[in-house]
Amino acid sequence: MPELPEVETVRAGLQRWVSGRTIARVAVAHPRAVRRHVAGGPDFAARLVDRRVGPARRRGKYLWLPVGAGDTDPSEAVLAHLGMSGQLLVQEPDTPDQLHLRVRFTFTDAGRELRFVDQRTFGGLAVEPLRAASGADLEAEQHPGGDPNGDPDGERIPGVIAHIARDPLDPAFDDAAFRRALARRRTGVKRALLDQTLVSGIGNIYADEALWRARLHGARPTETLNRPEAERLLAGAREVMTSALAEGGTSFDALYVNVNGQGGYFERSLAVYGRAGLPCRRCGTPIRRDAFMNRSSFTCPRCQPRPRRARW
DNA sequence: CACTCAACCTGCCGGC
DNA sequence: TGCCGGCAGGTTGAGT
Repeated sequence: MPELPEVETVRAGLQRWVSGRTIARVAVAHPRAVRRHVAGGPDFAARLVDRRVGPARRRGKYLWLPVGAGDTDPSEAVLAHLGMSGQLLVQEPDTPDQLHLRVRFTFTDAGRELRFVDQRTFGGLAVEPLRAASGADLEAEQHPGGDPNGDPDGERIPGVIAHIARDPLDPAFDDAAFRRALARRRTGVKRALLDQTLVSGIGNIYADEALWRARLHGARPTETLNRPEAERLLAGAREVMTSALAEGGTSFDALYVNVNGQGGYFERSLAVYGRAGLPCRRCGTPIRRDAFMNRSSFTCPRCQPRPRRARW
């Protein structure tokens, strides 16, 4: 469900309400929510007791909370992915349990709990070791102030998400490398935008919105994009995600919420997504919906002409 | 190696 | 009212 703006909104909430606190107890209510934690639910819960939570971090749509013991530097983290319907909520202990409450964290200060609630259980949590920065990350560290999440200790990310690319709002994102990757690919532009190993944080909503802003059709073969077109695409993605972030993300229903249970307001700013039949905000032509990879794609047929050699 | 697509879940909505 | 198909913001891993 959530894409970069929604996940980043949640990350900021975790930073504010959870970082710096010490975990007292963890209760796993549904094993599927921790299926990625290979050692199982009891181990997941046991190894978090008495651990202090560090700064909330994010890579693409993944979130993690480093957890340390005593004064030692955190060597592992609670890694979270919200999937399609996951929520991380900070709530008073006397709040009634949600129907789809999967994991509950209580803290030594006896204050608000952290709850992982997930209707469809595509999301999940795991305790994962933090790995030292990769080559690409080391390159980024040579530029002071280039760390997107403000961690002064440099990049350490969970090894299991090392394949996830940086997102377009990350100062260390390499535009030229992204353009070269597009040129090498033999797929459609929208597929490439959704490929989290090429560029992260973009999902079905913001892919369509970025393409509309760039006046490009998602079925364009990636290698046919010229440099201005590729730059427009990145600019479009950055603009739409920055705007959405400022509005607290997109909420079609009560499924996407921040840690305080509130939805964002970006839905009303969407140009194409979910607007089939409604007029294009630029030219008035009715927006068109097409089936794409068992989901939907929304385009303006006039602003985004379908290529002769379509790839999707 | 590059690429595609079914599968993993629950709930809601519209049509019959 | 109820049943059924279609659809929903994502990722992985098996298969081509």
